[in-house]
Amino acid sequence: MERKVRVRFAPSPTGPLHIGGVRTALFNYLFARQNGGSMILRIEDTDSQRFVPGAEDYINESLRWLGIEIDEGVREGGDFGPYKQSERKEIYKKYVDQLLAEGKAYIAFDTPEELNAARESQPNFQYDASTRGSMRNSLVMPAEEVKALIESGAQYVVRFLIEPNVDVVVNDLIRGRVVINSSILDDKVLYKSADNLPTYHLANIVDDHLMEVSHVIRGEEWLPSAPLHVLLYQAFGWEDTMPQFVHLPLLLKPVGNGKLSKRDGDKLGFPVFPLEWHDPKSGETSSGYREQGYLPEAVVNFLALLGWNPGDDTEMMSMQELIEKFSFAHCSKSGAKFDYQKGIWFNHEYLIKMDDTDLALLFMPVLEEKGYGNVDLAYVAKAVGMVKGRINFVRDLWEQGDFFFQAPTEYAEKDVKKRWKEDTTTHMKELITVIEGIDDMTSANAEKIVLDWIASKEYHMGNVMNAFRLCVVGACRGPHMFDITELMPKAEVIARLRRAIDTIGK
RNA sequence: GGCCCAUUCGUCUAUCGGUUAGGACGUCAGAUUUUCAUUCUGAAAAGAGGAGUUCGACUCUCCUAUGGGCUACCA
Repeated sequence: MERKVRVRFAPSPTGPLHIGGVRTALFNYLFARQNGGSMILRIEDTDSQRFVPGAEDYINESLRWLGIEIDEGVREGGDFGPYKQSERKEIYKKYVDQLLAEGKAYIAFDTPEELNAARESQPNFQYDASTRGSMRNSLVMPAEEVKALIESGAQYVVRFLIEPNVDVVVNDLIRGRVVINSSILDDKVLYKSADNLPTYHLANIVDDHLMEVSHVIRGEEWLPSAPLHVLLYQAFGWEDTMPQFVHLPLLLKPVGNGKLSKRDGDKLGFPVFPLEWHDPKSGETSSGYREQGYLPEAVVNFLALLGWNPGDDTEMMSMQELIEKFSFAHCSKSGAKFDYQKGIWFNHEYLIKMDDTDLALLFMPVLEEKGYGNVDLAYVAKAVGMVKGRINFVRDLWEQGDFFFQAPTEYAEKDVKKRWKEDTTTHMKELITVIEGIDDMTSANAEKIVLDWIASKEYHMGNVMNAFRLCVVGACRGPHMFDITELMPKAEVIARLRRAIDTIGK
């Protein structure tokens, strides 16, 4: 009974990968890695109407950015290809024909208009055992007529024949045993006439079987069609190797009702897509986690905890730790409101943990943009190290530490009013002399000398120090004063004092 | 409307019959500080309602309510 673990993430290229889809991919990946199994990426492009160019590349790039590695797929190759459904047409055709030949499926000629009419005239119309007898299909029409219609080029679909009143059991690894009566299922279209391609349901079962998928891990929206899928496995005689089903709870809107959508991100100011996306049709741009300055590790950690927990209070986990701890037993059953505030917090935590030089490297593009792209990396690293505790995103580094790179051009009015007293100009002039006399600008040393000077003159320390800060930073903010002056060239500190005296103390 | 799934602090969640119902985010209050932050400490904050089962129910069963999903020739 021990099967090799093989899971698949099977998005359809109809647009950018939604963050909920990312979560599904992540859980698949964690489970695969934990069990030494394979992670398959299958492109489900059987909806030719909704196909969006660029979406497939987007999916690949998103997963790559997040560190979700694919073992088999369109790009990666593998022994079970092709991994794109539009390239598997003949395969599906063969299996549909098999079902047809065995009388487990039938041909239906009803047009969309006829179906709509039926739905309107009958409130709860469903194409099933109770209605199929009065529709236009191969079950009720003489064989010659069916043949003639097909030969004349009439459009038709293939429908799955579902026996009524059979209890279908779906064993879900998260939800347990779910029993659904087959009577509520309709005779699903297996093969579409519009684009001559199978529907999701058929392609999905055939591919999962042929690709030897052991666990189908997908969103809860698939739970209602799971019994149909079970019935399909039975129709093909594949019950013995039918995959285990796992339906993950959905990601819901942070506020209000319903599942998370693109609009929520726009409204509340957080991305719902991993990467920035430019819609080729509308020309619209949607923000992405990557471009907003999130670290992939933070996004992964945050997402993992939406609908799953390690069973204890641990929150900060690397991909490796997630792989080790993951289990369906600790997946929750109910939908999770998307707590983007916590996502921000995770980013904050990961930024703090990050090595200063690595962080500086991430900050360099911002510096370049501001015109300070040629600043020494070691200097940037030290500056970044001093302010990283107070940021949520890499870009915040600029507003927290801009003074490390450029002298203040103006001084915060409120702080000037509060801290620049009558004799401050005199104090600052004296301070210049004191600093000029310091040979070793190391934080502790400079602090001792300056503080001794303030004490000996019996000046008000708060006023002197804040004025000093005002001169160097431009406002009463920032890290420890003498850490700043240790990093900056002494001449620069003095220049800033002079300029401030000229500007404020005139 | 029909069917399915779910229901612990505002949010994410722990608890798998016996706990002062724990943690985290967010919020608020203190502390530290030469500034702004960070940080630290603390506080407020929950078992949807009703019946059962049981010595005992957040935990098991049923009903109701609420939330979510599905109900296409979309996935």
